[in-house]
Amino acid sequence: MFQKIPAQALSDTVARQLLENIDAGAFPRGGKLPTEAVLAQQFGVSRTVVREAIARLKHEGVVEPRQGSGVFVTEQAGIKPLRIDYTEVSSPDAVLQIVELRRAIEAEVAAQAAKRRSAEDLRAIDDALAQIGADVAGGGDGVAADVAFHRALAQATRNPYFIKTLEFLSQYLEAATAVTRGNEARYEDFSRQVREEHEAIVEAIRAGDEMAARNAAQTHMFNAARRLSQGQA
Amino acid sequence: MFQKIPAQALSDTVARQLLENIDAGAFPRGGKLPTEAVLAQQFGVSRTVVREAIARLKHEGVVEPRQGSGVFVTEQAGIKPLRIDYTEVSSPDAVLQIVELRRAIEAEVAAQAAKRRSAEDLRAIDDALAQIGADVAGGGDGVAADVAFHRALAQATRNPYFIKTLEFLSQYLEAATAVTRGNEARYEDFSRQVREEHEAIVEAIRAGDEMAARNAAQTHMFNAARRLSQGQA
DNA sequence: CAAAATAAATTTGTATGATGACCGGATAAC
DNA sequence: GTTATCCGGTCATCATACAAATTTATTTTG
Repeated sequence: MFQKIPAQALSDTVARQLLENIDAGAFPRGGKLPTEAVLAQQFGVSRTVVREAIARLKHEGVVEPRQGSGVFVTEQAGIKPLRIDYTEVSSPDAVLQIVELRRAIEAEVAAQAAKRRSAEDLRAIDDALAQIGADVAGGGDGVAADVAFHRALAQATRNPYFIKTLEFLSQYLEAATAVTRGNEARYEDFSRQVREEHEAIVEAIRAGDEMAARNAAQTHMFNAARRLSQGQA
Repeated sequence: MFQKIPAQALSDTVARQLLENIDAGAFPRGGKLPTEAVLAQQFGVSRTVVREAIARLKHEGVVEPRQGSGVFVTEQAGIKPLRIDYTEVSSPDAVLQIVELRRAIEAEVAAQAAKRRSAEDLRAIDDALAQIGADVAGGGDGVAADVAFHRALAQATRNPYFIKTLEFLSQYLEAATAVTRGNEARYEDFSRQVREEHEAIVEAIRAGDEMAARNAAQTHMFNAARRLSQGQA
């Protein structure tokens, strides 16, 4: 059933083979894997290696070891998280592509925020916007406040996955954003333009104008991409 | 006496503490962690536990152990992948929220596809559309072909992150989609309506009409959400 | 002295055995 | 029949030992 291991990266190999067998349906969902001892014997490795492999699958959410009982295959065994290799993102092209993805989401966020925002949401958004101004006026770069602003928008949609996804994407964009904001030469212009774009979004949301909010957010992201290219050039 | 807290596994605790310390900057990027033996002593656990914790961090891409040398902190140590807990998604609300997120992306995908599609892309899209029809005519549910269709759209944008993200989201929607398609009573109506919506998207992309493509995709996703709710009711 | 070859020490990878904690079913006690 | 206890199986952790790879120190050699 299992093939012997070529002596290299043992735990990786075991984890991969186990995962393949699970995906192939060799072990039913909710079912129990062979015991560590049996797997170790079948793979021809020590229990240590098997345990490390299982620990990885556990962290991936594929299996769930229960002390005293056994190792069980979880129901969502196939689900894989979304990860982007950090090295890719050093390329300017990749950054722009990620901005493009973010634009799609920010536009929908603005539209849904316009539709669903409560008075409280609106107050939080206004506060965040004011904070950006305060930070920039105080000599800061306003990056943190900018993030908080967009987070407030996402919060108003009542959809937690918007927040999660945007936070995920901003991991890759933070460095790039810092570069842009650090461009001292055009800083004043940028700052004013960014503020106007932000205000346009907020006004549309305040008015509950879905379409206008979507357009304002798209414009903002489009310009953000342009600013990024210029800042990095 | 009182309820015992389900004692968290030691390796989990160690992994969490290590990650916190790395994020806090206690160990510089590219630097070396203390040896397994030292960590074991400092944490007051066995080397086995430390090794499992490190194995997890390694799989997360936070550290990179090198035999004979030590365990090094990788550059992208702060990056966290996007993962959605499968248990959340069992809730109908969560499914609709994910569809909402997908709608944002599909709309932008359609728009960018309209702008950038090559003749070859267009052919692939047409083929995928035809395949759906063939599958449904042959008695299949067409789910796989539907996925391929949307993938072909994403391919035409030349943006790999659209593809990645949609594939990630569809992991959570596949089960729900199957439920919808399995609704035999309304199957014929749904099938016709879905086909018309697909064709509207393709026609807009063929014409290179960005706005029309965006609207068609939004409509398609909006209706998909409605079909989902009805199918699950 | 300098450089290369060799040896030693360090560190991770793997193997092995033992013990404790926990679960599930079987058995015994009432 | 119900409850309590025991027992085998299993994972979690520990301790130790050795192998493999790397780094550092030492010796040899020209």
